[in-house]
Amino acid sequence: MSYSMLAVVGSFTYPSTSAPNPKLCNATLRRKEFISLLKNCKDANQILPIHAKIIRTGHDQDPFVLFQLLCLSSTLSSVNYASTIFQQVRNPNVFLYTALIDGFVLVGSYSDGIRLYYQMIDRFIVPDKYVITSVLKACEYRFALREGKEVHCQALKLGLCSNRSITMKLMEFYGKCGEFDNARKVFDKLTERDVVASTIMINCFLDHGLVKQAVQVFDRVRVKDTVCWTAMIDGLIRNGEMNMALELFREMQKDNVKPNEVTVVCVLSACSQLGALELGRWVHSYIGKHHRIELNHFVGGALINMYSRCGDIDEAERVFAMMKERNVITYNLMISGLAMHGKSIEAVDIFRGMIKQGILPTSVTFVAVLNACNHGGLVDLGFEMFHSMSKDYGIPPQIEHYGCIVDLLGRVGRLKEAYNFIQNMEIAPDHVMLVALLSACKIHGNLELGEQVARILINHGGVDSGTYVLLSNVYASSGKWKEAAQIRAKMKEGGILKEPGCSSIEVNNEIHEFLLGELRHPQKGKIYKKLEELNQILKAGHTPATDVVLHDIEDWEKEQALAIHSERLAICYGLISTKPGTTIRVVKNLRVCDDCHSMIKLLAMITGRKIVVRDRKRFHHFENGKCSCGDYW
DNA sequence: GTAGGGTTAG
Repeated sequence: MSYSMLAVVGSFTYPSTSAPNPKLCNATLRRKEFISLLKNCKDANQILPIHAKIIRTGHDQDPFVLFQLLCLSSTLSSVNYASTIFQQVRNPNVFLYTALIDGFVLVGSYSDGIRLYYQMIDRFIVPDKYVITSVLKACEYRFALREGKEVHCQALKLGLCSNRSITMKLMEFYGKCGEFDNARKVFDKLTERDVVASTIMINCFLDHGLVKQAVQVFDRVRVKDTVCWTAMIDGLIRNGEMNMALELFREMQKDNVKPNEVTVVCVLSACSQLGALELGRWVHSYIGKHHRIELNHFVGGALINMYSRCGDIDEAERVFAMMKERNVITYNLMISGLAMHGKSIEAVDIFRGMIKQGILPTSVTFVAVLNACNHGGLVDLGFEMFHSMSKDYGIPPQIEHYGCIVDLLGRVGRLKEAYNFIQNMEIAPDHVMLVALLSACKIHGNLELGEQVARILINHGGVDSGTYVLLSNVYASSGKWKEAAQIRAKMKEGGILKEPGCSSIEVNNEIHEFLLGELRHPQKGKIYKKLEELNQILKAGHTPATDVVLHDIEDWEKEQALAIHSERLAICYGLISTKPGTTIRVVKNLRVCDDCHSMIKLLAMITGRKIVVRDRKRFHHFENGKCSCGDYW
């Protein structure tokens, strides 16, 4: 036993809470007993006493015992501890190398894993299939193409390339590095191109947006299992192909393949992005009926997210209350959900409850809490939270947190303070923050500061279409048509296209999409009729806020252009296709304009309907002529 | 005598 080894043990405090294991008192513990002790160990606190005993009984160079010790300490405790143990081993074999490389991969120290592999090669230790797959994993995550190719060559020389695990990892490695030809070559060489290999190949393509190629491989799989279907559905969702993903989910069931926990989490994610509440509810009831899918962190979190983002915040809260175990992500999702819906006090209460439970917040938690303060105009509390994050939790504020404060001050009209806050920040402002301030300037009618911010924004470069539109609108709203036109010209010059407004509504399990000024719906006639009818009723009590459109055209023309904002079409379709009294839920890709906002308030009053609109930033609950955002968004 | 195929929420 070496002194340095004792130093390693000595650097860890003996946990007073864990009772001494009586087995350890037996001085004649043998290797097998050590191994089974290590294998059954579930608590990091138990590693240290076991390790101490291993050293005392002279088993500290036993490769079999060391292997278990390395595996355990890198998964339960820390890879640094495992690494220090490894350094004390006089002749580490391939097993020990594999265990430590795995440990490095687990914590994301991929380069260390690769370096360790090369050290092993330098010591003339012959790699086996296990260490090859481990180092390939490290190469894959590190995008270390050159090293991975070298490992591939070594595997070929050693005759290991017929091994299935290696070929699978090779495909994953080449796929992640974007070398589809190489991935494909490995795939094509397989004698058995089964569902597992195909799933990996499908993932390779979907990781890089190659949907067509993925579908081709998917279609050729004869017997698709749950994982294969799920990988395909998840990949489509990651590539923005929501409807295709949901279609596949239906097909999967027709094919009698049972969704598992992962499948429902993926499908719920699609629902939340689309605002497909009905389907989301169906998935929820499916989970309720099929007890093999439990309401764990993943499923619970996905449900909370889905209900929040589909506009049913009450149901999100019910799911949250039902969950037996919640982690920090569960809390983060619930807090952001409540914030999105303007339920600021409730969000802060959840945050406080989380702290009481002893769950440590992350930087994401603070973004959510600060957002909640924003939507409720809780300035003092917002500042309190902002200061608390670094003071009490050691989390340094990032650009998003600074942005929340700017938003917070902007909302209540403290524009100068917001501007000073930006100037005194330790980091450079990003364009999200400047846009937030510009938007506040527009809402509070401070054109002077608005122009100042606009100049900074333009000089900043990298401005997107939304910002240009906002800039142009700031000018247009004060009648400065020339400046507005200049912005539009700049937009054209830079080849920046205005992102087309798009709203969707779910009716009878189907998502109906409406684009700005374009109606290609089978019920087109009826929708226009409803639109006209409502326009007539509204005319009496509502003068359109025509300053929000880009063009300096005649008023009546402006009215026409406004009349067909996509959310209006979606709402009209909702009105004609659902029973009276049904809540109408619309999802929009951009932010709602002033005019539509005030029009929907009236519409909700006249029709006696609740109208819920999710825009790019938050939720608007329209009821009885009022909106939950308090007219600030 | 040491050890895995693919899918998971902010």
